[in-house]
Amino acid sequence: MSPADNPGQNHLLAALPKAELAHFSAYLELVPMRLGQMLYVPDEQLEHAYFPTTSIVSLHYITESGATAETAGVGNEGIVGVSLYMGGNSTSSSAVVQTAGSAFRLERGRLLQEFNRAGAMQKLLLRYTQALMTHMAQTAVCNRHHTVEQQLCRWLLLTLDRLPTNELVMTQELVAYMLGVRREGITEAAGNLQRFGYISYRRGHIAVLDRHGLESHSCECYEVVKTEMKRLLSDINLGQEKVAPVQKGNHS
Amino acid sequence: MSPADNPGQNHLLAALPKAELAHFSAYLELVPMRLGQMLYVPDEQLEHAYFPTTSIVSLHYITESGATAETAGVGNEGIVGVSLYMGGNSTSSSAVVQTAGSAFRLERGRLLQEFNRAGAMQKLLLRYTQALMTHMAQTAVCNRHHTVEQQLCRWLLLTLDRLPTNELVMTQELVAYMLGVRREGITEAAGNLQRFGYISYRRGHIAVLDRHGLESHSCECYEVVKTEMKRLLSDINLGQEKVAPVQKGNHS
DNA sequence: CAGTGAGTGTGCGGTAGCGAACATACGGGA
DNA sequence: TCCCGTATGTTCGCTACCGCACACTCACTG
Repeated sequence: MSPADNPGQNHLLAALPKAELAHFSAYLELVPMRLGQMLYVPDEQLEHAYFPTTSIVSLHYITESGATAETAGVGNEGIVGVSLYMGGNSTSSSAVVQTAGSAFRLERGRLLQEFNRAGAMQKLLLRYTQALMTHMAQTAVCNRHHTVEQQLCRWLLLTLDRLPTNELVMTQELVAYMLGVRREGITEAAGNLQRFGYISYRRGHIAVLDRHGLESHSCECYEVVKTEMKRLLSDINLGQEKVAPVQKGNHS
Repeated sequence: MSPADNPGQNHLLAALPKAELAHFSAYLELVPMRLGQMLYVPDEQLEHAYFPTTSIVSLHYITESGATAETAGVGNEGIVGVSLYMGGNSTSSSAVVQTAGSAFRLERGRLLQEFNRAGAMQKLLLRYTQALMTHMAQTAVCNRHHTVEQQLCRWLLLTLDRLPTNELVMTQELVAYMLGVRREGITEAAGNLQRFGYISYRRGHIAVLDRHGLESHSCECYEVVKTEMKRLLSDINLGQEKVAPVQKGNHS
């Protein structure tokens, strides 16, 4: 948790007009996100939504036989807990911290209150949800048609976009868990990518050296998800001035 | 298009309080849905939302190389055109009529007007969207981990739930297109299911004989999607009396 | 009621990914 | 600095699915 943590680090919060953010910024609680922490489990009532700043959260489903598959990831571009305002209050999937860091937490009631004002916050959250659906749909397609190597490229790129550095703290075992494939499959794919000079890794650390290389090696899915996220959240007209993207201290 | 077509055949419309439905029922336009008809194509502005009654619509993505994969299906339980009220107005996927029949069509503007009243319609549409996300997420998982035979069972069951009869008018080629697998794969799987006595088929027609058989042969994904859809849309408290589920003629 | 085209059955080699077992070596902690 | 746990590398047989090719046959059309 860096001392510079502030709501502006989360793109959704940053996109809000200052006046709207002020409605609830006092209730935003900065919390540490520990690697492996379960934010919610299937069918359990959610009590908080999370706006990641430096952390990344993986949404995934665990089958009866114990197999896993990530359906989407959430970083500083989004919010964890969509079902709070969509009305379900729970989902059939789990949310687990994939990259340690921080997030701002907001109580269910406060979130709903702000959502129901039908202002910029609502507009923004619905747009984000639409982007998340695109992500999920593309994951389905990718799982059907693309190789593990292509999927690894996609996943690395999506993760990288949410981090300030070019290095992921992540074992191959964990990556395999996310993608829902064997660890050996990741070892092989990562070995190839390293041979190409796109990445370099040592125990538990993966550094991206050649972004363009990864992009050219990835399937189209990365580009589709990224483009759609940008389209939905950048062209948005929320009315007024926004909170500065970087700012010292937080509003509480 | 049967003479008995009425808004109550669509579960979303049926769940609305009469007073709310009256706001826009005059603008609901009953339209025929022809097999193969494209309701929308990627990145194109949508002008209408569709509430299927007897038709089924498949949401799918077509890759650069021409491969396809269904991400979710929509029948009389839902609405086609979620991105209208979510704010994007378009998606990266296509929507195509998988089973011919009818649907009620509503203009973009009218839908938004009703959505923005922040009444039962909004609540209902958001809940449905949440259910649709579950469907997409489960499709992603299913594509990763389950066999073609299991997926065929899931798909048959989900389709059957939206039809009044136990017979699908559908070639194996088309099913393969939906699931994003080879036609031969469907031939083999369908042959097995027929041998088990679960289904019987002749050119372009598939009849389900033993629902429980299919369920036991399917992966868990069917049950997850169905249960979540039920949870999200049945427990919902919309306030007032609802439109009768079956009713003669429509409100226009 | 014959002809034909679309829908279905089947077989082939090839490959990606699985599951299991085991070898190797890095690198943080004592 | 050594040690050991954990991360990574490698192999093997196996299976599901792919892509292609081609045979068969049902059910509409004329």
